[in-house]
Amino acid sequence: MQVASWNVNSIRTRLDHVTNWLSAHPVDLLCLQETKVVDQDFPLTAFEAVGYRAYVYGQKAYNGVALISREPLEAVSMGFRAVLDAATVGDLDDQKRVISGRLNGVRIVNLYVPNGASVGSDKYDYKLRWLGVLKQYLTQVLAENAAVNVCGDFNVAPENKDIHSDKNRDKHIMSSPVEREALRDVLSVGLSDAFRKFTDEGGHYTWWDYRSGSFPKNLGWRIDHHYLSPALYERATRCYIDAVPRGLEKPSDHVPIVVEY
DNA sequence: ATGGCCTGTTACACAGGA
Repeated sequence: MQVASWNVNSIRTRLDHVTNWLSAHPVDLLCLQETKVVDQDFPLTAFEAVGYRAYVYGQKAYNGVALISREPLEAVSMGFRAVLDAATVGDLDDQKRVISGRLNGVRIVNLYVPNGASVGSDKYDYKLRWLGVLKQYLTQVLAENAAVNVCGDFNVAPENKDIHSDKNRDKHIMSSPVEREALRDVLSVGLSDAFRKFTDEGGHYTWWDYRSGSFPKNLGWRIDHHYLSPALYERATRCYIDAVPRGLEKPSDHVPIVVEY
């Protein structure tokens, strides 16, 4: 089984890129982030035309996640509230960033972690608070499912080798020590990085800034991830980044990352 | 480089991204 994750930065703007990619890479499930569209306007029929159905959880203009599957998913759920009580979730489901479903016995959780703007900002505090609730959510998910694949745009580069040379990394959003520690704390519930099972060296990225011609210079960041529960991590046979779509006309600034198990 | 560029908004500059 193959599962892909891709922050598309507007599904309507990127529709041809995504459907063409699915035709060339017929994965079982594609997890989308930053769809930026309300559910009633999601382009369902374009995915049906290439053999997929869509489960969507969107909002106007910002955020939004979706599961694009060839076969029907079981037990699809939206938001933290599907697992946690209302007092714990608070206002965090106002932004549509969490969707989950089960396929072939694997519980897949698709996330769009808040960006955080800049270190020390209100949005940074929101990101840390969101990651704290995510840990509680995943603790529950792992207690109820043996095979779990948590994927998406985490907006954190875990290690220095996941970033091109950047002398301000300790003060930079996505690489500051506090948010890296917050991510490690989330993963301590029992999740491992599928990409690092197969590839040790740096220089492999999933996001390149639109500005300054960063893609041709490979000045990127590895911020999109597949994290696996122990049983699934043992089973995993491959994890790769497909950087090709970043070189197309009007690309997303992120590219797909695929895991196979 | 509080720079560079992209997307959506009842837009005509702004918020948000990362």
